Amino acid sequence: MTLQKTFNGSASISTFATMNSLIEENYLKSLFNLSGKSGEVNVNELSKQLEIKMPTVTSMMKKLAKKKLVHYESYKPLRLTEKGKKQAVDIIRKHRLTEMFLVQKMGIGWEDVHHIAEQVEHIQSPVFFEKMDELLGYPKLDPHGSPIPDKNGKMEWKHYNKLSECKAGETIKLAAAINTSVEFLKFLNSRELRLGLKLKIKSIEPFDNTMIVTYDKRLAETLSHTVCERLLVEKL
Amino acid sequence: MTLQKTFNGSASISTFATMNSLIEENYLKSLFNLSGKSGEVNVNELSKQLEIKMPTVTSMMKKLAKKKLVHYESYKPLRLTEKGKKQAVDIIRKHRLTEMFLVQKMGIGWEDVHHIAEQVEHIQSPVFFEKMDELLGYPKLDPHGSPIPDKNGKMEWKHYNKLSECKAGETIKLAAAINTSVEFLKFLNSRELRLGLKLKIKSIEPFDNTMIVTYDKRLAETLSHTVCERLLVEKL
DNA sequence: GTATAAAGTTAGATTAATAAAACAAAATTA
DNA sequence: TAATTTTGTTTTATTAATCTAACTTTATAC
Repeated sequence: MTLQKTFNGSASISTFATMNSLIEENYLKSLFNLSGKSGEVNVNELSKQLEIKMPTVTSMMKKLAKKKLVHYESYKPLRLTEKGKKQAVDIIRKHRLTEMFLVQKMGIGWEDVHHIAEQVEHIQSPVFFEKMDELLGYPKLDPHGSPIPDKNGKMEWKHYNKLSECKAGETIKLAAAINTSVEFLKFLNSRELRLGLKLKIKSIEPFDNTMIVTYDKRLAETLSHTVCERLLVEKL
Repeated sequence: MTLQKTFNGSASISTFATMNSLIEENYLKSLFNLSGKSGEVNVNELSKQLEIKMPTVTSMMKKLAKKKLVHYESYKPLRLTEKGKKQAVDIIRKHRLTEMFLVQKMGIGWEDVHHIAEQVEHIQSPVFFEKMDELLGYPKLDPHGSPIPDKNGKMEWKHYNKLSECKAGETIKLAAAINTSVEFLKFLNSRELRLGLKLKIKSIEPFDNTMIVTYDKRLAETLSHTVCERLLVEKL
């Protein structure tokens, strides 16, 4: 138990030994998001992701290494420790739960929730997020189809295919959107493309890989390769 | 329009010229809360409220003065400018709306919401708070009986009496709790004392001003002077 | 109306997060 | 494999928010 200040300056007792700064949390989150199968992340990648210069990243990695949150050795790739991974996953859990809550319980558009969740994810209050989880009925996926880790940090990534890798004639179901920028999500809205939607691939332009698809009452919608690269689907 | 970083480091366009730091926001909020009728606040008071030493406060006041958020003159009391007051009221609006949302829509106890609202109040997203307001049906009061400013910053303070100033024999309705610490609210919970509750003052101990009151099925509940000082009531 | 106390300011130091410049190691390419 | 580019680190500097110590102004008390 440590004594710490709340934001309004009144003293309060906290059971959290680790009051991570918002800044540290963002480093952890990016590290997690950049770790592929190997779990390795380069300083350069992280620097670009966070838009923070490499020397700053290096020094922060040393700091996080002291806290046993990352494995750091000069000139070697970065890796989160188990402790670091746990904290990162918790932030991602809070982010995705929030997105789901904003869409499902507050009626905010899926294109607007990321920006809000980026802020809410740093709130320190287990009760708050447990209540969200409960009210949502313990959802497994967020509004963009990404898995929500459970309280123990477990999350199931189903194996999806990129729409761009499907063939003409196939019928598929939209499962998730990758790299969910406001513009992309607004584009999907404008074509009434939503998760769970079934669509059929009528043809593929060999020249530029543009797809012609049908769904609902839309008989020939054109989707660029860029769009198809960003959509994950389930084959039916 | 200014270009700024979001918390995850991705660039985004913001329409807010003024991205106040959380720290500045806390100074503004405390300044507002400490301004009585005169609107004047001493550096010393502010320093104590925020648990920040006076020299730090002085230098922050100079900074806020440059931003036209406070009127500052050496050795004179501090006053918020209209601009500063507006920003402070907006933070208070966000705080109280959040408390109401947490209680009404998320089922979190009124003793737990302050701590969460202290964090949520700093979130930058008009949409988020407008949705809260709408879902709550544009409430005028928060769960502790404090008025919620509307979008234009207007708030109505009804005139309430302190319970401690009432006389034996009077029947009153609990209207608001002042200085809402977790301990105090838990105490109220333990006695089933809640806002809106009608109670009758049976007698007052002249020695220590303790009150004996009745309400619901409780026929003789004792309330210390300290408690009665912290409860605002409406006379019936 | 001095003397003392309280409140407020100034000056100097510290810490965290950042960047620029210079340097070192590793990877790529010719 | 030597030259070049890319990546990563070290050193030095800056900014924001904080503090302590020393000093000044205003308020209070005798």
